[in-house]
Amino acid sequence: MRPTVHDIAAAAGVSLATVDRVLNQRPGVRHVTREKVETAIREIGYVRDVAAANLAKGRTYSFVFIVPASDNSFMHGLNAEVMAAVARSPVERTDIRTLEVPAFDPTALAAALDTLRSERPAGVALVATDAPEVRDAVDRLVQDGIPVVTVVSDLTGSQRHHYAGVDNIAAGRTAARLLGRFLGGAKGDVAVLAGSMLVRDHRERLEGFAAVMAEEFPGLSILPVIEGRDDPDMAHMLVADALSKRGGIIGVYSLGAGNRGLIRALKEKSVDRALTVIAHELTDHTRTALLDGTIDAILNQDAGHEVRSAIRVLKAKADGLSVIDAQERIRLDIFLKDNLP
Amino acid sequence: MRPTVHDIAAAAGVSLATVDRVLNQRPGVRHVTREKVETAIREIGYVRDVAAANLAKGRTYSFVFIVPASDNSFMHGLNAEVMAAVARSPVERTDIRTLEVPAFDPTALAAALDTLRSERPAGVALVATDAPEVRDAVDRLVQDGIPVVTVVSDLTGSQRHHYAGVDNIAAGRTAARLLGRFLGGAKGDVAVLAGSMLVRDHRERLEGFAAVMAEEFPGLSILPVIEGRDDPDMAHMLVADALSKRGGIIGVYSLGAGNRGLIRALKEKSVDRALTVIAHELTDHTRTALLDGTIDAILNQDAGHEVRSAIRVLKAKADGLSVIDAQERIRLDIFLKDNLP
DNA sequence: AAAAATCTGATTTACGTACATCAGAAATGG
DNA sequence: CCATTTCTGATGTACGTAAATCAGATTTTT
Repeated sequence: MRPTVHDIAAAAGVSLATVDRVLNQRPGVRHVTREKVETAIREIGYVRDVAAANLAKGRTYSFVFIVPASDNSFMHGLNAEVMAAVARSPVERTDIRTLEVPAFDPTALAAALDTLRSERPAGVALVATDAPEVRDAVDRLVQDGIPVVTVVSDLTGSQRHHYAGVDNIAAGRTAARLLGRFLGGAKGDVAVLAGSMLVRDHRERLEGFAAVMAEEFPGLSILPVIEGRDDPDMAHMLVADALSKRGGIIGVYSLGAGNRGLIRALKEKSVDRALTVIAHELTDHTRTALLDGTIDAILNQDAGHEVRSAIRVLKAKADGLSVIDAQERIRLDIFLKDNLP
Repeated sequence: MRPTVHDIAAAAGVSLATVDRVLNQRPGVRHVTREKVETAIREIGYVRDVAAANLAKGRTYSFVFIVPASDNSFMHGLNAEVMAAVARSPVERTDIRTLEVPAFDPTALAAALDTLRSERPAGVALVATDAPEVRDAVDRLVQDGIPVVTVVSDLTGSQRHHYAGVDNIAAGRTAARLLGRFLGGAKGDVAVLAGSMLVRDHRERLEGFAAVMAEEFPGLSILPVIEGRDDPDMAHMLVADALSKRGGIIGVYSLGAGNRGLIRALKEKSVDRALTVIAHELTDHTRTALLDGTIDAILNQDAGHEVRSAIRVLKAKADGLSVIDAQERIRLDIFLKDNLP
């Protein structure tokens, strides 16, 4: 049987009340007594029964999810996953609230974070826009003792407790190798479509992509990045323009969202050229395009996993528990026609 | 606040004891009363607090993991993950025991399963050898009301509650497409190394591989399958033999374990030919080979995820709860040089 | 209609922890 | 050395559910 608080009390030769004071760092215990209890805890290997503790506390974790108000499939999917978590929340003793802020707007995000300080939620998850003011706002929350995790896109140099998202440099590198190898030894231009260089995930993907391209596929040259702000219409216009102006494009890497527009542009041009295309994020649109051959591979991060991981980590931090690192590593999914879920 | 048993009692106009009888399907409740209570439960949306219930029951789930005694890195890794779960088990109210049985031996596996019937564990997880006697033994356990999940390799036509492993047909298809595209339009032979056609996962990978090869890469022809029984030495001998005898081999697909031997054979031949190689299972050996260029891509299933998923599912089944399907889907990882964890 | 069987209600204890209260002990101050 | 402060023990209640007991109410059987 697992040891309980009673066992600690017996082992340390003190009363239950004293054990409780030590365990919950309440005042009123002499230093020597405290040490005696702590030794006993270590020796018999006591681990607090979190379920019983939460039951006794009547605790519910109140978490806040901050998501960007972006009109693309990926963010809709992320929102849906957060909502699914909200639906499950009563069972899991959590009370999750979402907060929408304008996309790519550091000031609005920082303001939202500061508002939360007074609320003192049990944890905050956010899709970060990588800017100093956001970082500072996050650090203030952390200073207040509120667990913070970033989701999808990380925050440079901040004190956030955890990042629930993929390694975007690796994602960019992987995209480059796939594109390079799929193209065999062909020479030509590669177009890159991004959302915005303001978010760290897009910057990192480009960085990784460019590195491998330069190292290993010197026959391919990257054209200046197209920033479509994750907006389908904007992406469509810019990509169509690039394709008609530059005849040497043989490959496309779409590292952000707004792929609906990209796909439309590709289909319009498909009569006159064959392109190898790697895109990010599996949505209804990209899935169809993968199946019909418009896209050759999709790199994906599972938003559901990210949301659930973020919640697990927030819970663990709120309880002062450790997390299983391997379990919380968000993996980069590579989808070809054949292994779609 | 979440409704409790007291709320049901009040809503249905019965006593707590009656609610308890209904909830835990104990006898002693008239049909009409039972329905009244069930209606109340539905109407106020009561969900049993599993944590409190387990606390009250003092329940610990005793699970058994049956793993094959195979001397290859993948099975060692699987074993290590099970051991890690065992180490965590007291915290999670589980009591996990492992049972080793000879690999590829349906009779031994069936016998082990039958032994468990008398023990009545709260759940059983096994790496299945796909044979009728194993299926029947599993079905007997299921008939006894014991939750059973297969891990890594599934069991055809059985009543097992869940399969915690990848879609192996999709894995084979993915391997074929990667190999075909990496080879550009080249023509030649492809060698396939398997463990044994007795396990369903290997059969399915081959099936998927062959299908895509035939459909999409007619220039590549598959040589007769080499069965290395997941044994490094045997694999080394057979592959070395094939490479020296057949001069037309330009690609290799290793769909089982025992890659240590494969890699050795490949390195011995690497002076005279360039091969494109796709292998399964990320281990120290395959990782090194991927990084040094001996292997071009690794398809992997995360043994840790499979073990944790199996435990979550067993727990849920034991509690009569539903599982989050998307969370329990085991994904096929594709690793290139650039996205190794 | 009486006896037996079946159902239902009321009440209590337990699980492991949190938290509060109150009394008594030990340490510290003057 | 007494008064005060600080520590410690004993005890009880609560969280939501499980499970047991016993008494009383219905229904069914004879």
